[in-house]
Amino acid sequence: MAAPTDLPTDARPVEDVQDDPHIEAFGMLIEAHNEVLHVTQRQLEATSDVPVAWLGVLIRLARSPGQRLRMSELARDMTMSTSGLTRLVDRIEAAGQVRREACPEDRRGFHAALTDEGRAALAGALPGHVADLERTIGGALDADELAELTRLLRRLRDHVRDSHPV
Amino acid sequence: MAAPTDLPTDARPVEDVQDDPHIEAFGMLIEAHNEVLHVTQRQLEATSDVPVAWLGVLIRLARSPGQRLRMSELARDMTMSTSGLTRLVDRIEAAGQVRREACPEDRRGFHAALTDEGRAALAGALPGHVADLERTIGGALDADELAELTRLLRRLRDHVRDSHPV
DNA sequence: AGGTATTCGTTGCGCGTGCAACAACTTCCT
DNA sequence: AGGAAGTTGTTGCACGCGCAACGAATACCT
Repeated sequence: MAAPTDLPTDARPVEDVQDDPHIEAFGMLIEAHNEVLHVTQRQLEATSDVPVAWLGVLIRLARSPGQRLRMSELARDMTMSTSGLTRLVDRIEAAGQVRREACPEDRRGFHAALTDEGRAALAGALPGHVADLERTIGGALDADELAELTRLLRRLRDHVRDSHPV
Repeated sequence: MAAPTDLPTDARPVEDVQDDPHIEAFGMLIEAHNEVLHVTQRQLEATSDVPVAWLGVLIRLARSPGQRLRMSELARDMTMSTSGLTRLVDRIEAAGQVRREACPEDRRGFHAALTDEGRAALAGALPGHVADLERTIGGALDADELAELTRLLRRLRDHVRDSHPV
């Protein structure tokens, strides 16, 4: 009686695979991601009017040399399609927090550049966001576990990235 | 010269927070999730016609007693809204892989129940999916790391869940 | 040089999702 | 019993994203 059901035994073979460690890890990755993202989203829109996705863009720009990034590079960093990023930057630009600037050495390309308004928005939203994450993530994991989690996720991400080049 | 930029120093304070370990972990969670999900999606639709989300539903139903689950419970397990789940089940039901059944002891409720066709679809898609995940995830992490990742993610998920009850 | 292939960013389109509002039903309270 | 409050699942609506196709510019190749 491996499984307590009252169903025909030819429905059983699937069950052998269901608790495969990879399936389990995959599920946890999705569930943890959704859970964390949803509450973070909510918390953030309670204390600020900057959506999480915008914050992702602003943070990446802020930490880049010249506080600007090529559109395509930003898309890769954000793990999203270039078309998705185009609209995202459209919205942030409409809010004045980012500016598109022609790329000097490649006339096809554009830089997304942080504006003063963007820096202000970031400075206004970031502390609250960090505090939220400290409660949400830091409340579940101690410093060592957090570091280990980050290491494993980065490893996973990198492996997928270079075994499936764009 | 903590940061190699040529910008006014009043843009600096943000940088102090940007490499906060929680921000970093949050970023990795999102990036690893997107990366893994996207390639898995692609691989799956190459060898099967079952979308990943469907597989999530089928797997959860298959491992549940009676191979059926209340809609609301399924929504919670899937980390999605009940309205999102309604449409998702609509689609899977239209494909004949799931059947809605009235709930005997609560006339508001419904069970989503796996059909034979659903079991067949699952049996057809699961082996390939597991093989994909073995290459994608197993290629990046050994068995111990995988177990540790799963443990940390589950912990994170659970903490978020019960510190933010529905 | 000149043509082909590739890359960059944008657009039309469709799809899947969450939110708010709703009707049907249950639970609780007095 | 009977009414208020909560729960369950569905719908209208809008939003954000990916895919495919496109024009523009660059890289390659002979």
